[in-house]
Amino acid sequence: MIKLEVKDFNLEQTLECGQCFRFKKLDDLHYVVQVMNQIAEIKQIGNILEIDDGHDGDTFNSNLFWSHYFDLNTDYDIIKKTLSKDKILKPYIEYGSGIHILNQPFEEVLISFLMSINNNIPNIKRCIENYSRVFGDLINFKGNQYYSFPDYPKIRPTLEEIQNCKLGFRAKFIVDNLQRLQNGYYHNIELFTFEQQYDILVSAYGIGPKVANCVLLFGLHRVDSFPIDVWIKRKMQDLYFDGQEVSNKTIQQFATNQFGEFAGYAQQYIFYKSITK
DNA sequence: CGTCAGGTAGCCA
DNA sequence: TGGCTACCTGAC
Repeated sequence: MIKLEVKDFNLEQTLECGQCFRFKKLDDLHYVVQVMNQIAEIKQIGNILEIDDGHDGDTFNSNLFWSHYFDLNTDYDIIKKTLSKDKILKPYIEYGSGIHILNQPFEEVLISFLMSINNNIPNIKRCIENYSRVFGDLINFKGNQYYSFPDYPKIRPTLEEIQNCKLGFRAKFIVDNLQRLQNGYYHNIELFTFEQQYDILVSAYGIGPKVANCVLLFGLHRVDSFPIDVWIKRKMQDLYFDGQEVSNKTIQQFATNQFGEFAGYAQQYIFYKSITK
């Protein structure tokens, strides 16, 4: 068990703001969180994060891993102060003031958000569970059984096997992108520019503007990307366009101008309040 | 039953 | 570009 000191951080907000799917609430402020083959029971007491990931006695650097995952070394005070100059956004920042943008593994984000296409959150979670149960490794943790997120070099599922995970029409997208992961299509993607990364993503089968921006924001930590889904579209229209119907392109350009390098954070603040209130 | 859910591909003008 | 529709699946 390790303890990490946190600032401008709220575990519940960070997990529930829609950026990740593999967590389960045990009780108030007490969660089980999974990342690839890692699992931890985590609870926040004030500004202390208590993390039990079962690594006592081995060489795994829990401190480094979870500090990075929860993005604890970024100064969110500056981000919030800068974005709060926008008075329309300010109440959204206050409402989700403990949100951090996680540093999630690329492949987990890629596959998870392909599963999110025209889907709802409970079913997205179920899709990921099915996929992990079929292709992942069994993990015994604190008396319960879990499954790791499948590691792409190790698995080469067929379309039929993927379809057994109840992924519906998304199965063909998953198969195609698993092949891309295996054949090096995404190799070193983290080294490219934002525009290059975007082009690589939207050129892949099943990835459009929304999923590409989610992968950029959550899987490549491009915090200037601004994914537009139906919720964000409605909310942006209400907040900044007098309720008028405008195109995604218009919203995209507006977000870049208005929020700049912090557009991704703005998106999360708006999204979190929109889905919880 | 129909509709809808954190979109995208395919097709058409 | 922009508009349209089908799409797996599960929940109302």
